[in-house]
Amino acid sequence: MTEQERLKEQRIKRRDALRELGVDPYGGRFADITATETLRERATSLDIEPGGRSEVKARVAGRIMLQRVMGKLAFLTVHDSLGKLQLGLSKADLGDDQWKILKQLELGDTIGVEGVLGRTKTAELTLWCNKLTVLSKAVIAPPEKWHGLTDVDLRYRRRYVDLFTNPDVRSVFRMRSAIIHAVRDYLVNESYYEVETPVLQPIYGGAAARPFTTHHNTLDMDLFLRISPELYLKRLLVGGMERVFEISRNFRNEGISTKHNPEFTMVELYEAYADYNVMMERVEGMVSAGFGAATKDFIPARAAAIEKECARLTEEDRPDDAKTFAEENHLDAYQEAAKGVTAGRLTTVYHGAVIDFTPPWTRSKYADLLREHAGVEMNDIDAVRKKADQLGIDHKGKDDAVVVNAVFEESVEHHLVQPTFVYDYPAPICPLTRRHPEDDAIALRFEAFISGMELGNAYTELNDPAIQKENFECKLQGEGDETMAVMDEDFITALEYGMPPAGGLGVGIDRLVMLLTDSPSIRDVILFPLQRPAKKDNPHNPDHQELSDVKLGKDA
RNA sequence: GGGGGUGUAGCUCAGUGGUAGAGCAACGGCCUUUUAAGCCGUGGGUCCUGGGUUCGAGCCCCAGCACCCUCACCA
Repeated sequence: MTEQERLKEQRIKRRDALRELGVDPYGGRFADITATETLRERATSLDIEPGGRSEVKARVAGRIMLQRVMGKLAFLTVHDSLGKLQLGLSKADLGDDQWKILKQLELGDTIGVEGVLGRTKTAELTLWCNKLTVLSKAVIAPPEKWHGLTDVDLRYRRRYVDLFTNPDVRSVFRMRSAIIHAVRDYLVNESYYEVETPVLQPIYGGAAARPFTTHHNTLDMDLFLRISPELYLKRLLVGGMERVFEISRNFRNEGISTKHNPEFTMVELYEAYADYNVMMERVEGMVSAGFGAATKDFIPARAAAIEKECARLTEEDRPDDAKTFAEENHLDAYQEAAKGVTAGRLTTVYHGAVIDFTPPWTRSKYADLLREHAGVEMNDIDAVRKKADQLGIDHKGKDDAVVVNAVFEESVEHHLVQPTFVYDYPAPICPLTRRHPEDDAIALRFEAFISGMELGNAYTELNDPAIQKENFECKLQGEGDETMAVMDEDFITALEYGMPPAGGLGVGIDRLVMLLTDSPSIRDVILFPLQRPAKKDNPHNPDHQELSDVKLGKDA
């Protein structure tokens, strides 16, 4: 028996011991509970003396995360959704029967208690309990109490453990929820309808990416998981739904990185009678809403938390550690951002840099940025190709516009740290975008960049069916085998019925959450990022097969 | 796919070619005001996997697997 199995055995014995005491180790409804955060607020007005108890009764439920037992008195620290609270349990208060139950409890168990609020000698807020209910017995021990779960692989594979041991992780996902709600509220307030369009699509389009393929058995039909909802949402514009948005899970069969997950969330919206300038305001509006819902409070709290830890280290006579901690956690940046927030600005920290989201964001022409950072004129293709050579970009046999954009990505994007709208892209790489009225080589498209990362992409939408058809038929060299230019006859038919002029926009929700929560990787803001299954859990893994065969052989 | 890194007890991590280590958790004991509780004692290992070098490998070499970082594709 391994150590792991032995530890589990011990816990199972305690679970069974609870049953022998007539206690259901998996509990049931536990009503009328108060959140520990609420109790903490209430206690501030109670003015309880150290060592004293109030008359205030409360019921609390949570997971035991710390435990200090001294003979006939125990202190347990339980965590609930937002906070934590110390519970005081004595044999005298509980009585012999309940004390026996307490003796079977350990770290990781979830309990409900009833008691009165008080403070210990050291003034720690404590719920002195007279009743104890077991709500869920943990038969696997939680991770080490000080460091929590830090193994990145395990954190993603067992996100549930990550969540209950690391409050900061819970906080990021609460912020994610708040940001999505704020984005939705903003759009609904602007008279947008929220819609849902197909995830399973017979023709994929709306972006340049390789799709996942699947099959419907009854119709005997191959289908693609959507890479974008764009072409369906535009059909709704034809249908007279003038302002629509979808919070869309998209699937792209591409590489995985700190900025890419094969399934990701995008908010995509279309507004009739608008153009890409209106879409810039929509980006500012959505980001401002998300900032207000999450980051506004996060920044000063984080600054204060870093300061507190530095003060603690300094007090422990470890000034060097305090200095290192401050640097690693970008204390200066957080303090500056917190000042900005106090002054009413939308300032945050990302990768150690202070980012200011306060609208209006900088608006820069694609061609101007190319001139500034690459030193070439966009329409001087010889100069652009020469620059590509300098940058080590392989551009042989590739279309001019593709090379221009490769040079742009290589030489410009990483300079765009503060929120910037880059507008007026080379037309050939924008098949779904309306052309500039005065220059056919330019498309009315912008991308929003922050911290060198593309956050969103928007167009004044192309609504001329003839040009759209041409664009579908024209294939650029150098864009890879799969491009967004996959012919969709029905979409052309829709445009032929007449689509109003419109602005359209997609904003990457995961990346927005990364920026608003200072998360370095997209996996930090996706609850269950895609991972290869652990070997022992994966029935398709050849090694697993071998193991099974060996086992069968033994048994036979 | 290329390059770099990591993989040792349930968790967090040390480990110098020669008997496998610490802290936390667990188990036994003491303990009614603890704050990562403390004190005394005990148990716990496929050192990622498979080869190789060596008298001897956690450590050196080769191959593989998983994860992280990075580059490429992509948003």
